Amino acid sequence: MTGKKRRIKRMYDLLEGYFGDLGWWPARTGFEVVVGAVLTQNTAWSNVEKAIEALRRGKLMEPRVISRLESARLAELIRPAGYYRVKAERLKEVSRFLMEECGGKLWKLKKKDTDRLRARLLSVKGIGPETADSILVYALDKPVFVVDAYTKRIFSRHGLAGEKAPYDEVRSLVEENFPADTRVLNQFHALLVETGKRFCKKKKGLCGGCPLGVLS
DNA sequence: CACCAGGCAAGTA
DNA sequence: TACTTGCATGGT
Repeated sequence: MTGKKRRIKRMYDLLEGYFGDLGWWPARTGFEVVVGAVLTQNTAWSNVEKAIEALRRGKLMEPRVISRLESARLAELIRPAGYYRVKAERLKEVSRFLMEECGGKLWKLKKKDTDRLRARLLSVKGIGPETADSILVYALDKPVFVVDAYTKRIFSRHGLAGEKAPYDEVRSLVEENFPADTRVLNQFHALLVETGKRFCKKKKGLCGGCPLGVLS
């Protein structure tokens, strides 16, 4: 069972050797991480960028502003990100949450307890486990591991988890077999997503050129 | 043309 | 608890 520990570390080392330090989550502020995390739900990042750019141009990238913005107007601005009516409400929900929780100052949340913060985030409509964990690690520097579709695909493909393993199972697998270090967990998720985008597009089997090759 | 993308909530059995 | 469906744009 602890063979997995070494295999996970080997996976990390191979990916880091290939990609180097990704210094991930392209965002200018903590709040932009939150917005991006919601907008990228089941959506290509290239589409999210257009929506984020529209909000920047309108000088709207602040919790207080978004929380009060008219839904129809917000929806039009984020249209390229898809599911735009649903996501407009989600952005308002999380912005209201942030105003209430810390007056819109995300840095104030950094010293709060991770597990309780996670539970509070999950109680916001539109914030599920992946979105919550993305916010925790990329906006608040918390040592959590983000599981996404690529992570599940790659882990399952390499026999580290079941094909339909639930979110929290994969999450604990890594968190219990990897250092609780924000920087490294941040990097690991980034590496897996970049690997997925580049080498794991196919529905089945291992993919040519992948730095992971066939892990033993 | 079909399929996919850095999910989530709500409904049903 | 474990499926199923709606949500929508833009790229390959």
